[in-house]
Amino acid sequence: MKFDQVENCTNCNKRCKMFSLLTPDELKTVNATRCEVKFSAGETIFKQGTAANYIVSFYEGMGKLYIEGINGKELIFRIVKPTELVGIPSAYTVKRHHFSMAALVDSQVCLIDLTVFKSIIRQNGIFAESFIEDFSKNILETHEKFFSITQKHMHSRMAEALLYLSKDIYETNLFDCALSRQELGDLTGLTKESAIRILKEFDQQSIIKLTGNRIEILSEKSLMHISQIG
Amino acid sequence: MKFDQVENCTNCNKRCKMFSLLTPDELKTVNATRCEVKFSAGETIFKQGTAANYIVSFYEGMGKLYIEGINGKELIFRIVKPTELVGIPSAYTVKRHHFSMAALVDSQVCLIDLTVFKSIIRQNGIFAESFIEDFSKNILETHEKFFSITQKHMHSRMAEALLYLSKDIYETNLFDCALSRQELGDLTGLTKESAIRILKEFDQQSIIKLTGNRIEILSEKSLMHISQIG
DNA sequence: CGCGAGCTTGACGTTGTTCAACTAGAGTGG
DNA sequence: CCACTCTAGTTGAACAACGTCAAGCTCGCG
Repeated sequence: MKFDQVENCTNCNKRCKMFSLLTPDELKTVNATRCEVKFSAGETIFKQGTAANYIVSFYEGMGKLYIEGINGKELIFRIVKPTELVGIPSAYTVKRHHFSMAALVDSQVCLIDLTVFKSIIRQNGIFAESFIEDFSKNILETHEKFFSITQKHMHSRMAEALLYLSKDIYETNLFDCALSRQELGDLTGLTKESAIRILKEFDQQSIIKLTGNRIEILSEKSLMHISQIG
Repeated sequence: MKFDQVENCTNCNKRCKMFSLLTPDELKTVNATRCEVKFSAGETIFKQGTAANYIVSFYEGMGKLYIEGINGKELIFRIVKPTELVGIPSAYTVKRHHFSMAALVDSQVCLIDLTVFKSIIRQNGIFAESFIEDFSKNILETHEKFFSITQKHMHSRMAEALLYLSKDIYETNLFDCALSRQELGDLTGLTKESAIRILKEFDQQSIIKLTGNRIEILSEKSLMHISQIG
């Protein structure tokens, strides 16, 4: 973690798109209280249960949002990539984070003071609307993920997760997966053993090609089929 | 379903609390386009996949929000009771409902035109803020429910559901449950058979008392314990 | 009286977890 | 440079949790 103010919000090209809806004055206010922070791979960005005093503007790297369960189990419900605002629902309720965030690779974020953010939501309706849109989109995605984990079988879930990583996150068929086998399990609601077994099966069936953490999707079609049949 | 305009938004005592943050003019706009509708127990209020042109202000009765799965399975992720605004995330994204809503008992709602609602969000910051707060609260509750279904075992989930019904929904230890056994299964991510078996076990252990659809919580403490151990 | 929907029960099978053992690679200190 | 440890990954066998299927039950209703 290190401090390193390189930009000014007014002309920042790493900010979330919706910040372009702010007035110069509002951007100045944001700029005055914001705080740039770097996180190394593995570091916790915020922790479930702690006070939520900031909105996280995630602008470089990759992160995971996860719920920490009773017996040490984690459930990853979202992979975050640039650019995205994180931490809202907690901020607007009890002010305690209901989930944790950690960096999957070296990442950079901008912490925006919650009071400032809220006052801007109140005064700038267009921004509020855009924010709600974004928020809604994330929620529906999260719903779908949860639904899949509760209703589908192992193979479907893993297929879905692989498609998610390939299409939404890495946007390519061949990627070095930043998630460990354990984390792939956390993402699909499986144990790491089950995750490993299914990946191996997919590899043997030439649906994917596994080389350590490098994953190549060979047959997107098969994955889509598997993910749909439940 | 029948139309029956009994109130005017300005002095309506059944409206969601946050509507008191609107100006008289805004309330007039809402009033001009709203539409009161009654639904009988079992009726669908809106259906997954259909266009979302309204925000639902639920002001009487009880409803369920559920996702319809591939093989006819349903997952109930929230019970709605007065008063609550429903249908937002879908409204703000693809304009298609991502889940369905149905009445569990005879219910009444007010349909608010989406365009009107959005324009009010844009112009009234305090309302937008209050709305986001409410929204956030619901999301966190939904997260917790999903988490529980993905990570906990049958008994824990059922215990949790019973506590949810008793404390959050009916707010009493003795209630006539509007949900069928099948729906209790849908709420806990179990088959109706499993739901029945566990309810019976709880009954035999004198943790609850079952009389048809009437449920009495005898030992809240036991339920809390069961729900926590996973 | 008979019909049908929801409820209940038991036997059985599958899915996915648990546990334990083993491997490979990366860092660490002597 | 070689043990040593530590973590992540891998594998197989045993087991539990939960779903499926099929049958019978109950109760309200025409």
